[in-house]
Amino acid sequence: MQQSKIAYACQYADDELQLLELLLEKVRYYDPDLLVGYELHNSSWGYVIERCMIKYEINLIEEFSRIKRNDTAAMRSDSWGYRKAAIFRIVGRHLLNVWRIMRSEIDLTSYRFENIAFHLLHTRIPHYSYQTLTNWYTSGGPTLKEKVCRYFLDRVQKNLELLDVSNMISRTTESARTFGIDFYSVMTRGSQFKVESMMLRIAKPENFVLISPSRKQVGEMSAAECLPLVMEPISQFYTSPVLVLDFQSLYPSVMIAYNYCYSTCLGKVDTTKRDFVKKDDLKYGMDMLDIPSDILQLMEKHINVSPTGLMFVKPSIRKSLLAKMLSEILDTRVMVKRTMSEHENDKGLHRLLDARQLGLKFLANVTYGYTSATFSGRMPAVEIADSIVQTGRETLERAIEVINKTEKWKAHVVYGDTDSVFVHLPGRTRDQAFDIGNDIADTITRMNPVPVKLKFEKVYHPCVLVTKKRYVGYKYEDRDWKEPQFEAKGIETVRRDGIPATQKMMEKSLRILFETKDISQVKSYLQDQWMSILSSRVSEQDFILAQEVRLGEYKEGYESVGARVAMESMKLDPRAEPQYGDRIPYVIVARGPNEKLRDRPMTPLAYMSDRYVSKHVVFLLVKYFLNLVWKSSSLRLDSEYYIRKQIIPALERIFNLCGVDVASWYSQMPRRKQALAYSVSQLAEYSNNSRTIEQYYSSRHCIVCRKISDQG
DNA sequence: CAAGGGACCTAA
DNA sequence: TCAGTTAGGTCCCTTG
Repeated sequence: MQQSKIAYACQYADDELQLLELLLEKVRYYDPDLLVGYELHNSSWGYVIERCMIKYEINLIEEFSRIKRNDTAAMRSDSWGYRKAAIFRIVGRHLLNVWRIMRSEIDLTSYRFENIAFHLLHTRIPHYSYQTLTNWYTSGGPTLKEKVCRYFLDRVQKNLELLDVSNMISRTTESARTFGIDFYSVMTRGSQFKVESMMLRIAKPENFVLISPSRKQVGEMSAAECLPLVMEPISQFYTSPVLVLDFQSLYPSVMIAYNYCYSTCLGKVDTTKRDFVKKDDLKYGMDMLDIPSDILQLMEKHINVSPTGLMFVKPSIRKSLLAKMLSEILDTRVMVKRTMSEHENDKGLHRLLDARQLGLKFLANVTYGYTSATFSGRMPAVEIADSIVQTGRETLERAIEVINKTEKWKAHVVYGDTDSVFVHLPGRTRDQAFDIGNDIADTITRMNPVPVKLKFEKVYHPCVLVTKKRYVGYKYEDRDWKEPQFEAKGIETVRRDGIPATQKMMEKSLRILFETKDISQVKSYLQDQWMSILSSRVSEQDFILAQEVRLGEYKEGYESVGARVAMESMKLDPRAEPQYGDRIPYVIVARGPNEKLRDRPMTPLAYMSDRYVSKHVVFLLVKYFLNLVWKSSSLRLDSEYYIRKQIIPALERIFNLCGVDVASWYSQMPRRKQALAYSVSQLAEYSNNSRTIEQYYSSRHCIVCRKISDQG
């Protein structure tokens, strides 16, 4: 669409009431299925609805509805909607809460509209406070008034673009088709609902009925006893290739291969006597399972016994419901993926098929979860879940043993988690590694029943295994790869509870380590960076922390720092209440020596406006003179905190494995130099006005329009 | 100062 | 009324 060329048909309203009537008229005229807003409670539709209710006592929820009802309460308190969707519903139309959709789509440190737009649409858009917009609209000239309109128009348009690029609508409709449920349920209901819907379709033709235990019965079920295998990694810096192999869809494969299902279970076997154990051990899901011995005798040749001692009939007697469903899902997925590769050029079709295969993948993955959902489950069966986990565990353990024991590979398993193995090949080249990797994958796959398959995923060369679930390396997926890809799991570079500075410094120093294997280069890089931080030659944006906040879920006195920041802001403006699950940014400022951390956060905006008082250089000069007097009261980021508590510990966890002490690198930095660096920065800040003004310019210029902005 | 609990976030 | 799971690492704060 050519946005700039769109001619908007304008209609004018004399007053607010008329404007609202126009809005209502539009909704009725176009009769949309979806009403979209970036944030539905405090702004957009929610705001209009609330405003209309309070000022004119018109219930817009009812007016927007496709069906007239008499009993609609205006805004019910609805904690489920508050957490999952919208706190109000409009009959006949779906409300899309864009930020909440995006929150579940992509991992970002902030879900402000501008940030989402930047990451998905790759454009920078400005943000103006309501105060500024109001000023422009009420006391500005026609140009400013137009600017306000265009500002909002642009945002409305961008909301739709966000839905478009994320492919959200078509993915949701495709999932609805795949699962056999309606559009809104795909977005708001959990995975159990989806599994059930799919399962019922297959159960019906076989005349199966799903049992529905009560909450109480579910609560009385036994607890799970089996755990997946998580190896303690051999933590070190590996300069030789490390192979990564994992079992593809391990749990679904196990369910298919061994016919594990509600419909095929024959109860527990006494492993010593191959006979029934006592009755109180026959607990099976919510019920007891007691198959008469004579029937069992008949079946003897057709039974698989799981590692936990549960008996299941073989597929030759009855193919399990779950296996049918899962093999259908996996086969269809393979088919869809093949069709996808045949239609690379048809972008629309390609996207649609991709959406379909993602839906199938999702379903395959959550089916195991359904059997083990003991907290909120509607039909869990711990015994089956345990069988799956234990079989998976033993499959992995067998693989590890074979890999370690096969002489020709001279391989050593150094880590494994649930369904993956990391194999160290000391002294081998990357090329050799690819040969061995393929050989291992084939060998292990042949050892296991169809469709269990060990897939050779990638080679890390080099890499660092830090702890369980935390590792990082240069990845090669194919022997032809000329350049590796930096890949990290679990460490600070992929976490959102630290600061961007840590992420950047860690990635950079790891890259230096991987490329040069020279610790001294890492050292000088880090000392450089620390010096920059101490002398404030860094962007303050890299020091913003952010946390997800769920007000109303905290124990008294245990509010997280983010929650405290949010609560402070709410004291000034009740409408600043964060949405449930929104991420709250803050910075840590230097205060007195014994101030607790949780008493030192500030919102970035408050921090910035304290530092940069006004938008005119003249005022800045005034501020400069004031600073001569009040210098000590000026805020500054707590560099010591950031370096000692955020940056160094993260680096230490990795580089201590290489035998160095990162903390000492920092304390080794000449103190005098440190002090000097600091005082130079103070000097620059307070007594060299050209530098201060330059600073002001660099951070105050609006990135979009190049004009000085009045926002932080 | 160590231990333990709460809160966050991630891997699988 | 609406709800997949467990394992694991880390930080901060309180308590003994």
